[in-house]
Amino acid sequence: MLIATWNVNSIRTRLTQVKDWLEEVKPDLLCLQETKVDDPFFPKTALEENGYQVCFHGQKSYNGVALISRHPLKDIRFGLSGELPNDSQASFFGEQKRVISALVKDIRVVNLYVPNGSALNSEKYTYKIEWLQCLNRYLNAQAKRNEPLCILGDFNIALESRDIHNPERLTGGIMASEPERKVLNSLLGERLQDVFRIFEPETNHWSWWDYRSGAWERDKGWRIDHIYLCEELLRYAKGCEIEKKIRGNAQPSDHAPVVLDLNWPPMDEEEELDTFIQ
DNA sequence: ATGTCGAAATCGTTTCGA
Repeated sequence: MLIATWNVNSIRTRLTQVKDWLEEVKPDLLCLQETKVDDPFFPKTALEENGYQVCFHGQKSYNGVALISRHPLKDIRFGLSGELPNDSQASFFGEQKRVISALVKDIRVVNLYVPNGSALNSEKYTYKIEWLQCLNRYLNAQAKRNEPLCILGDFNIALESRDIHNPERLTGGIMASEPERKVLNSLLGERLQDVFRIFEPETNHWSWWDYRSGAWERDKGWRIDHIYLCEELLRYAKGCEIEKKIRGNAQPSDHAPVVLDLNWPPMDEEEELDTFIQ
């Protein structure tokens, strides 16, 4: 089972690229961020033509998330208040459309577009920190459901030096500052692990390259798009890769897709043995 | 080197966010 995340920076502008990529890779689930479109204008039919069902939670110009799935999407939830009902803080953060979640093959998938924060001295940075604290409460509430959990998306945070091309210069700045790293690490806790790092310990693996300053041509990127798995799911992970070549498309998004290969639903022992023998 | 994108309004150029 392939589960992917991709910040497309406008679904309408990237529609052909998304459809081509679905055709090429055939992921079971594609989680999109920055769709930048109000729900009535989401290109639903165009994606259904590829054999997918879709659900989305968007707004004009900014933000917006969507799930594109070959399997039934069950118990779809929108925003942080989807898990924290009648919660004024969650409702406040729900004004920006950044969270959509569903059960896919019994996995609770939570697709996130974490606020960028703009700059350390910006009100948007405060918003980012408080949004993450609210996400922490959301995940605490979610934990009570006892569903196998996968949270993924554009986190707008590089957690470690190996996740940025120039840690000496960039550490401490936006997307690499101590407070945002601390709050993300704290909400992940012991319950969620960055599956990419199970397979790839080295630096120089990026998921985002700024449009500016020739960042792509010079390979000056950041790894800010993440897939986190709960302990129960982690043992079924077969691989996790960044589709770097997609950033090289004509008129690309500034992000590349990240794809998790999960052996799910788990094979029984007999099947596993058969596969091993082959 | 805040150098480029995408979207919307202030509309055919400027602004905001990233």
